[in-house]
Amino acid sequence: MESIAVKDFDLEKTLGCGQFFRYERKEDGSYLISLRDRLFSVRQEGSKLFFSGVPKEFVIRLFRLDENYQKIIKSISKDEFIRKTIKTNFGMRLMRQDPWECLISYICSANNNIPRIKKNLEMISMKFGKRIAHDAHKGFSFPNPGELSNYDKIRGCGVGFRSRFIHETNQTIEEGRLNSLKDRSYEEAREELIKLKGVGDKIADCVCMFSLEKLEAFPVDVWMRRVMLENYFKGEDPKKISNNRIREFGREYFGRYCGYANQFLFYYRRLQK
DNA sequence: CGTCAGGTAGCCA
DNA sequence: TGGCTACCTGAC
Repeated sequence: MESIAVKDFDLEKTLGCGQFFRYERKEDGSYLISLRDRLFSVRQEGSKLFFSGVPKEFVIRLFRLDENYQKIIKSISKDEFIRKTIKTNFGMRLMRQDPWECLISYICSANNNIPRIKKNLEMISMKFGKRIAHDAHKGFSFPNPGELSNYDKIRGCGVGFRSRFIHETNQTIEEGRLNSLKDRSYEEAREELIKLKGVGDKIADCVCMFSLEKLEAFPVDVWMRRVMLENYFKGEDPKKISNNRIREFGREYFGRYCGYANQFLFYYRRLQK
Protein backbone atom coordinates (compact mmCIF):
# COMPACT_ATOMS: atom_id res chain seq x y z
CA MET A 1 0.00 0.00 0.00
CA GLU A 2 1.22 3.48 -0.79
CA SER A 3 2.04 5.91 1.94
CA ILE A 4 2.83 9.55 2.57
CA ALA A 5 5.14 10.91 5.24
CA VAL A 6 3.08 13.30 7.35
CA LYS A 7 3.73 15.63 10.22
CA ASP A 8 1.39 17.82 12.22
CA PHE A 9 -1.43 15.56 11.13
CA ASP A 10 -3.88 13.40 13.07
CA LEU A 11 -6.25 11.43 10.87
CA GLU A 12 -8.59 10.40 13.67
CA LYS A 13 -9.05 13.96 14.89
CA THR A 14 -9.39 15.30 11.38
CA LEU A 15 -12.23 12.93 10.59
CA GLY A 16 -13.71 12.97 14.08
CA CYS A 17 -13.90 16.71 14.62
CA GLY A 18 -17.30 16.86 12.97
CA GLN A 19 -16.56 18.54 9.66
CA PHE A 20 -17.23 15.50 7.50
CA PHE A 21 -19.78 12.72 7.67
CA ARG A 22 -19.27 9.96 5.13
CA TYR A 23 -16.58 7.83 6.72
CA GLU A 24 -16.48 4.66 8.71
CA ARG A 25 -13.87 3.31 11.09
CA LYS A 26 -12.89 -0.28 10.47
CA GLU A 27 -11.73 -2.93 12.90
CA ASP A 28 -8.09 -2.55 11.93
CA GLY A 29 -8.13 1.17 12.64
CA SER A 30 -8.35 2.19 9.02
CA TYR A 31 -11.05 4.49 7.72
CA LEU A 32 -13.24 3.86 4.72
CA ILE A 33 -14.11 7.21 3.17
CA SER A 34 -16.79 8.07 0.62
CA LEU A 35 -16.49 11.27 -1.34
CA ARG A 36 -18.72 11.86 -4.34
CA ASP A 37 -17.93 8.92 -6.63
CA ARG A 38 -14.88 7.73 -4.76
CA LEU A 39 -14.49 5.05 -2.15
CA PHE A 40 -11.08 4.65 -0.58
CA SER A 41 -9.31 3.77 2.63
CA VAL A 42 -6.80 5.58 4.77
CA ARG A 43 -4.84 4.52 7.82
CA GLN A 44 -2.30 6.37 9.90
CA GLU A 45 0.63 4.88 11.74
CA GLY A 46 2.58 7.62 13.40
CA SER A 47 4.13 9.77 10.73
CA LYS A 48 2.99 7.51 7.94
CA LEU A 49 -0.31 7.83 6.18
CA PHE A 50 -1.26 4.75 4.19
CA PHE A 51 -3.92 4.98 1.53
CA SER A 52 -5.47 3.02 -1.30
CA GLY A 53 -8.15 3.69 -3.87
CA VAL A 54 -7.14 7.24 -4.80
CA PRO A 55 -4.03 8.98 -6.09
CA LYS A 56 -1.55 10.44 -3.64
CA GLU A 57 -2.30 14.00 -4.80
CA PHE A 58 -5.95 13.51 -3.92
CA VAL A 59 -5.11 12.56 -0.33
CA ILE A 60 -2.75 15.49 0.03
CA ARG A 61 -5.36 17.92 -1.24
CA LEU A 62 -8.20 16.45 0.78
CA PHE A 63 -6.42 16.71 4.11
CA ARG A 64 -4.63 19.95 3.30
CA LEU A 65 -1.26 18.30 3.72
CA ASP A 66 0.07 20.89 1.31
CA GLU A 67 -0.37 23.82 3.65
CA ASN A 68 1.89 25.21 6.34
CA TYR A 69 0.22 24.01 9.52
CA GLN A 70 2.72 25.57 11.90
CA LYS A 71 2.26 28.96 10.34
CA ILE A 72 -1.52 28.74 10.64
CA ILE A 73 -1.39 27.53 14.23
CA LYS A 74 0.95 30.34 15.13
CA SER A 75 -1.30 32.92 13.53
CA ILE A 76 -4.43 31.86 15.43
CA SER A 77 -2.73 31.27 18.80
CA LYS A 78 -3.99 34.50 20.30
CA ASP A 79 -4.53 33.48 23.92
CA GLU A 80 -4.24 30.71 26.49
CA PHE A 81 -7.65 29.25 25.86
CA ILE A 82 -7.32 28.80 22.13
CA ARG A 83 -3.86 27.37 22.71
CA LYS A 84 -5.40 24.80 25.02
CA THR A 85 -7.96 23.76 22.40
CA ILE A 86 -5.20 23.42 19.82
CA LYS A 87 -3.00 21.41 22.16
CA THR A 88 -5.87 19.05 22.94
CA ASN A 89 -6.51 18.25 19.31
CA PHE A 90 -3.21 18.99 17.69
CA GLY A 91 -2.99 17.55 14.21
CA MET A 92 -6.60 18.19 13.34
CA ARG A 93 -6.81 19.73 9.90
CA LEU A 94 -9.63 21.22 7.93
CA MET A 95 -10.55 19.19 4.87
CA ARG A 96 -11.15 20.26 1.31
CA GLN A 97 -14.55 18.75 0.68
CA ASP A 98 -16.53 18.63 -2.52
CA PRO A 99 -18.74 21.76 -2.64
CA TRP A 100 -21.93 20.06 -3.79
CA GLU A 101 -21.74 17.17 -1.35
CA CYS A 102 -20.75 19.57 1.40
CA LEU A 103 -23.69 21.83 0.62
CA ILE A 104 -26.23 19.02 0.79
CA SER A 105 -24.56 17.60 3.91
CA TYR A 106 -24.90 20.87 5.76
CA ILE A 107 -28.44 21.47 4.59
CA CYS A 108 -29.13 18.13 6.27
CA SER A 109 -27.41 19.33 9.43
CA ALA A 110 -29.98 22.00 10.27
CA ASN A 111 -31.63 21.30 13.63
CA ASN A 112 -30.39 17.73 13.37
CA ASN A 113 -27.95 15.46 15.17
CA ILE A 114 -24.80 13.86 13.84
CA PRO A 115 -25.88 10.20 13.85
CA ARG A 116 -28.97 11.12 11.88
CA ILE A 117 -27.10 13.42 9.50
CA LYS A 118 -24.84 10.49 8.70
CA LYS A 119 -27.82 8.24 8.17
CA ASN A 120 -29.51 10.82 5.94
CA LEU A 121 -26.45 11.09 3.70
CA GLU A 122 -26.10 7.32 3.58
CA MET A 123 -29.72 6.99 2.49
CA ILE A 124 -29.35 9.69 -0.14
CA SER A 125 -26.36 7.82 -1.56
CA MET A 126 -28.12 4.47 -1.45
CA LYS A 127 -31.26 5.69 -3.15
CA PHE A 128 -29.75 8.08 -5.68
CA GLY A 129 -26.13 7.04 -6.13
CA LYS A 130 -24.43 4.26 -8.03
CA ARG A 131 -22.88 1.16 -6.55
CA ILE A 132 -19.15 1.53 -6.15
CA ALA A 133 -16.46 -0.72 -4.70
CA HIS A 134 -12.93 -0.58 -3.44
CA ASP A 135 -11.19 -3.88 -2.78
CA ALA A 136 -13.69 -5.88 -0.73
CA HIS A 137 -15.56 -2.77 0.36
CA LYS A 138 -18.86 -1.82 -1.19
CA GLY A 139 -20.55 1.52 -1.15
CA PHE A 140 -22.56 4.09 -3.05
CA SER A 141 -21.53 7.26 -4.81
CA PHE A 142 -23.09 10.56 -3.86
CA PRO A 143 -25.56 11.71 -6.53
CA ASN A 144 -24.66 14.58 -8.85
CA PRO A 145 -26.45 17.93 -8.94
CA GLY A 146 -29.69 17.48 -10.86
CA GLU A 147 -30.08 13.87 -9.81
CA LEU A 148 -32.08 14.67 -6.68
CA SER A 149 -35.21 15.61 -8.57
CA ASN A 150 -37.64 13.09 -7.11
CA TYR A 151 -39.16 14.81 -4.09
CA ASP A 152 -40.91 11.77 -2.65
CA LYS A 153 -37.74 9.76 -2.90
CA ILE A 154 -35.89 12.49 -1.01
CA ARG A 155 -38.53 12.35 1.69
CA GLY A 156 -37.86 8.63 1.86
CA CYS A 157 -34.34 9.39 3.06
CA GLY A 158 -35.65 10.57 6.42
CA VAL A 159 -34.51 14.15 6.01
CA GLY A 160 -37.87 15.54 7.06
CA PHE A 161 -38.55 19.22 6.47
CA ARG A 162 -35.16 19.53 4.78
CA SER A 163 -36.55 17.61 1.77
CA ARG A 164 -37.90 20.79 0.24
CA PHE A 165 -34.55 22.56 0.62
CA ILE A 166 -32.60 19.68 -0.87
CA HIS A 167 -35.00 19.39 -3.78
CA GLU A 168 -34.99 23.10 -4.46
CA THR A 169 -31.22 23.37 -4.21
CA ASN A 170 -30.88 20.45 -6.58
CA GLN A 171 -33.01 22.22 -9.18
CA THR A 172 -31.18 25.51 -8.74
CA ILE A 173 -27.51 24.56 -8.58
CA GLU A 174 -25.27 24.43 -11.60
CA GLU A 175 -22.16 22.67 -10.43
CA GLY A 176 -19.65 24.70 -12.42
CA ARG A 177 -21.10 27.85 -10.96
CA LEU A 178 -21.00 26.44 -7.44
CA ASN A 179 -17.37 25.38 -7.82
CA SER A 180 -16.44 28.75 -9.27
CA LEU A 181 -17.35 30.38 -5.96
CA LYS A 182 -13.82 29.35 -4.96
CA ASP A 183 -12.56 32.14 -7.18
CA ARG A 184 -14.86 34.74 -5.68
CA SER A 185 -14.36 36.56 -2.42
CA TYR A 186 -15.61 35.12 0.84
CA GLU A 187 -18.34 37.74 1.07
CA GLU A 188 -19.55 37.11 -2.47
CA ALA A 189 -19.51 33.34 -2.10
CA ARG A 190 -21.39 33.56 1.17
CA GLU A 191 -23.99 35.87 -0.28
CA GLU A 192 -24.59 33.54 -3.22
CA LEU A 193 -25.02 30.52 -0.96
CA ILE A 194 -27.49 32.27 1.32
CA LYS A 195 -29.78 32.82 -1.66
CA LEU A 196 -30.46 29.09 -1.60
CA LYS A 197 -33.43 27.92 0.44
CA GLY A 198 -32.32 26.11 3.57
CA VAL A 199 -28.97 27.89 3.60
CA GLY A 200 -28.54 30.60 6.22
CA ASP A 201 -25.55 32.26 7.86
CA LYS A 202 -24.17 29.18 9.53
CA ILE A 203 -24.50 26.70 6.69
CA ALA A 204 -23.14 29.19 4.17
CA ASP A 205 -20.08 29.67 6.38
CA CYS A 206 -19.59 25.91 6.72
CA VAL A 207 -19.70 25.41 2.96
CA CYS A 208 -17.30 28.34 2.48
CA MET A 209 -14.87 26.97 5.02
CA PHE A 210 -15.02 23.25 4.27
CA SER A 211 -15.28 23.31 0.50
CA LEU A 212 -14.56 26.72 -0.97
CA GLU A 213 -11.16 27.49 0.51
CA LYS A 214 -12.50 30.27 2.70
CA LEU A 215 -10.53 29.77 5.89
CA GLU A 216 -11.57 33.28 6.87
CA ALA A 217 -15.12 32.04 7.52
CA PHE A 218 -16.28 31.66 11.13
CA PRO A 219 -19.51 29.63 11.37
CA VAL A 220 -21.52 30.16 14.53
CA ASP A 221 -23.81 27.37 15.70
CA VAL A 222 -25.01 26.60 19.22
CA TRP A 223 -21.66 25.08 20.25
CA MET A 224 -19.65 27.96 18.89
CA ARG A 225 -22.00 30.35 20.60
CA ARG A 226 -21.53 28.58 23.93
CA VAL A 227 -17.77 28.38 23.79
CA MET A 228 -17.42 31.98 22.62
CA LEU A 229 -19.77 33.40 25.23
CA GLU A 230 -17.97 31.43 27.94
CA ASN A 231 -14.51 32.57 26.96
CA TYR A 232 -14.64 35.77 24.97
CA PHE A 233 -17.77 37.56 26.15
CA LYS A 234 -17.47 36.86 29.87
CA GLY A 235 -19.75 38.91 32.06
CA GLU A 236 -21.73 40.24 29.14
CA ASP A 237 -25.45 39.65 28.72
CA PRO A 238 -25.84 36.75 26.25
CA LYS A 239 -29.14 38.17 25.09
CA LYS A 240 -27.31 41.17 23.75
CA ILE A 241 -24.73 39.18 21.80
CA SER A 242 -25.97 38.14 18.38
CA ASN A 243 -24.42 35.27 16.45
CA ASN A 244 -23.45 37.78 13.84
CA ARG A 245 -21.48 39.74 16.39
CA ILE A 246 -19.72 36.55 17.49
CA ARG A 247 -18.90 35.82 13.86
CA GLU A 248 -17.45 39.28 13.30
CA PHE A 249 -15.48 39.14 16.52
CA GLY A 250 -14.05 35.71 15.64
CA ARG A 251 -12.97 36.83 12.20
CA GLU A 252 -11.35 39.98 13.48
CA TYR A 253 -9.73 38.43 16.53
CA PHE A 254 -8.32 35.22 15.05
CA GLY A 255 -7.53 36.70 11.67
CA ARG A 256 -7.10 35.23 8.21
CA TYR A 257 -7.20 31.60 9.34
CA CYS A 258 -9.99 31.98 11.86
CA GLY A 259 -11.72 28.95 10.33
CA TYR A 260 -9.07 26.78 11.96
CA ALA A 261 -9.61 28.49 15.31
CA ASN A 262 -13.33 27.93 14.86
CA GLN A 263 -12.94 24.20 14.35
CA PHE A 264 -10.60 23.80 17.33
CA LEU A 265 -13.04 25.66 19.55
CA PHE A 266 -15.97 23.66 18.28
CA TYR A 267 -14.25 20.31 18.72
CA TYR A 268 -13.01 21.17 22.18
CA ARG A 269 -16.37 22.41 23.45
CA ARG A 270 -18.36 19.54 22.03
CA LEU A 271 -16.19 16.69 23.18
CA GLN A 272 -13.64 17.62 25.79
CA LYS A 273 -15.35 20.13 27.98
C1' DC B 1 -45.08 10.55 26.09
C1' DG B 2 -42.15 15.18 26.15
C1' DT B 3 -37.54 16.71 25.01
C1' DC B 4 -33.74 17.50 22.09
C1' DA B 5 -30.59 17.86 18.15
C1' DG B 6 -24.45 21.28 14.53
C1' DG B 7 -30.60 26.22 11.79
C1' DT B 8 -33.69 28.45 8.80
C1' DA B 9 -37.89 30.57 6.81
C1' DG B 10 -41.46 33.48 7.55
C1' DC B 11 -43.57 36.91 10.05
C1' DC B 12 -43.76 40.94 13.03
C1' DA B 13 -42.20 45.13 15.86
C1' DT C 1 -31.74 44.42 12.32
C1' DG C 2 -33.58 41.63 16.03
C1' DG C 3 -36.83 38.50 18.23
C1' DC C 4 -40.04 35.09 17.96
C1' DT C 5 -41.91 30.02 16.49
C1' DA C 6 -42.81 25.91 13.76
C1' DC C 7 -40.47 22.30 11.72
C1' DC C 8 -39.41 16.07 10.13
C1' DT C 9 -37.67 12.40 12.71
C1' DG C 10 -35.74 9.16 15.77
C1' DA C 11 -33.26 8.41 20.08
C1' DC C 12 -33.63 8.75 25.01
